[in-house]
Amino acid sequence: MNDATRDPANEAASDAAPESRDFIRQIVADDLAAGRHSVIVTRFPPEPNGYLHVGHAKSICLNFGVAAEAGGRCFLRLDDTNPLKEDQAFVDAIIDQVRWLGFDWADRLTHASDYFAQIHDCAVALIGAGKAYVDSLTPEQMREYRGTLTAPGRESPHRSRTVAENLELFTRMRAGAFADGEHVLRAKIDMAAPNINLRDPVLYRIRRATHQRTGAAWCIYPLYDFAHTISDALEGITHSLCTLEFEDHRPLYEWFLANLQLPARPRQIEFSRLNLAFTITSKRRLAELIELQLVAGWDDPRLPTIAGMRRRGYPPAALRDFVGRTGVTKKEHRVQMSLLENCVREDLNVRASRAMAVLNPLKVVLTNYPAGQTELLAAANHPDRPDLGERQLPFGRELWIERDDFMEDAPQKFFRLRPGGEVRLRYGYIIRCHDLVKDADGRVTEVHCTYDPETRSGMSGAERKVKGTIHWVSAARAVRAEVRLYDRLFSVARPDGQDADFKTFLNPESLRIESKAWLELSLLEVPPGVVLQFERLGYFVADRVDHRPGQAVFNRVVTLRDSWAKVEG
RNA sequence: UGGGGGAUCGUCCAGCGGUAGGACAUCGGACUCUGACUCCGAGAACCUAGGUUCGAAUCCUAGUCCCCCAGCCA
Repeated sequence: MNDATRDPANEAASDAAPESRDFIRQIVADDLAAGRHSVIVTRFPPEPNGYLHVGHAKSICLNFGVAAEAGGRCFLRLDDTNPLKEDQAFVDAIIDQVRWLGFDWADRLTHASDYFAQIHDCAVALIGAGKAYVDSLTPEQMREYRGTLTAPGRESPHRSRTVAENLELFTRMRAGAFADGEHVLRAKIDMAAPNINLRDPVLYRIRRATHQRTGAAWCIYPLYDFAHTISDALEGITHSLCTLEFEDHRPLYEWFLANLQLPARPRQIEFSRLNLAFTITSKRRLAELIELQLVAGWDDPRLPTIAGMRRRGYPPAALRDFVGRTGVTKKEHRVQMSLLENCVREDLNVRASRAMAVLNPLKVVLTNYPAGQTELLAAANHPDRPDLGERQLPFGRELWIERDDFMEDAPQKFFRLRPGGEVRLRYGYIIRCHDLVKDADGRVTEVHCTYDPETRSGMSGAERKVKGTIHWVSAARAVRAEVRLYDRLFSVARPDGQDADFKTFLNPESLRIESKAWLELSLLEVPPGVVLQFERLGYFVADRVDHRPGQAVFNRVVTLRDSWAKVEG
């Protein structure tokens, strides 16, 4: 059986390169052609303060992809400069998920914290050059001094401290002589700069916190702009790819490069982040859903987290395909879920074995089938792939069919089972309904049919044209299962950016559980993580957390395309 | 009112002065022992106004609309 959620590492590298190059790949190609670089080096720099989501998947595919296509290198660098928010558990999860997505960083797993000493040296150098100073304003004062979007800021009274004073103060900051927040180190740039990032940005703050990697070695930690630029340069990054919101940080990035002695001069290029309709990707909001237990955790199959999509049964190749199809531009966008689902179906259609399962069972009794008789019917595991083999389906007098596949008062276009009507049982016989059994409420509890013994699949009688074919499971020999039917998490395309709180748009039907489903007998020992197509229903994955032999739990990955649903409305 | 970005079918992406094209979605049709898959077909877009040019989505000018920035977060 094929486990579609597992993938050999670096399969990603063999994905076909896009036929038309996006603007970043054009820049890279130009740089190579012009001889500005001989080797391309990129990096994916997540902060370990949460799980990766589909937006990160884009960045991962871009950074690793660009490097691989150019025969270069890509670093996986954990940007761990804020010990208050970060956690080793997130580091582990990130590593696991990047690998699952299909990428390999060889020995290039790094951390911003690996460079704390060098970053500190850079700070000292800046102080020595009179380009950084220790400030002692409170956060409130600093905000006030910063000015506004339209008004210039004012210089801090501490801005004129001498190099010697600053050096001494910074040394004592580092030595733990001060309380958190008492001082900061700031770059001395321009308090009147129209770009607020240039109004003497903070380089270091005091934080008496245990860092998950460096422990208590430091009580001062560098901020993003400073640490990130230096890390990039130290790793010899040629193209530092990031999202649009960092666009106006680029002048600061370049200021650091121009004012520090660094081994490389990376170029920052920004692209728009991947937004998906009917979901959210803000880490803060994802964390909120988890905190409030509105979802089951970071790997809840409804979440657009990589862990969630993996548990949902999305194959990594489909995710990569999806990311590739959404392109790389600077235009803000919101991609439709249907594109993702199409990629998932396209991949799974080729790879997933077929099986039969009845989610909402209705009993069928074949009144002319001898009681006690059973037989085995051969069924192909894939309609287009004989290499996947076939299996034997137990068949008998009593069967389960899908309740939706029977309709007492059916419209003309309904070509499944109806009173007096005929339907073909997949891989089995043609049956005709002649009677119904109802309970006190008038609900159909049993459908009585006759089967035509000449019409078993493979027999000449089976040639007869019957409009409908339905799936079924032997009532005597079936496997009980819980099947979780997932739908979009939110009921509106843009849950964020609305007037109301995003949580008010949660889709109450994002999870429906069918606890009395029946699976065909061959599914008795499916290992977790395996994706199958339940014929006529969709793709389903054996849940990697709750599924075990004897207690089958399947998640619906995605439905099959259903043109009947459209007719029906 | 400051600075930085962005506007092409419903959605996403191409276009790089020479017939606006692809994918997803939608709507028809063919095929079908999965109302799946596959195949065939259709409709569908250049933010606005000027200008340059034989010719403009592309170049110029002026607008309009949208996004980001005032953390000791990243």
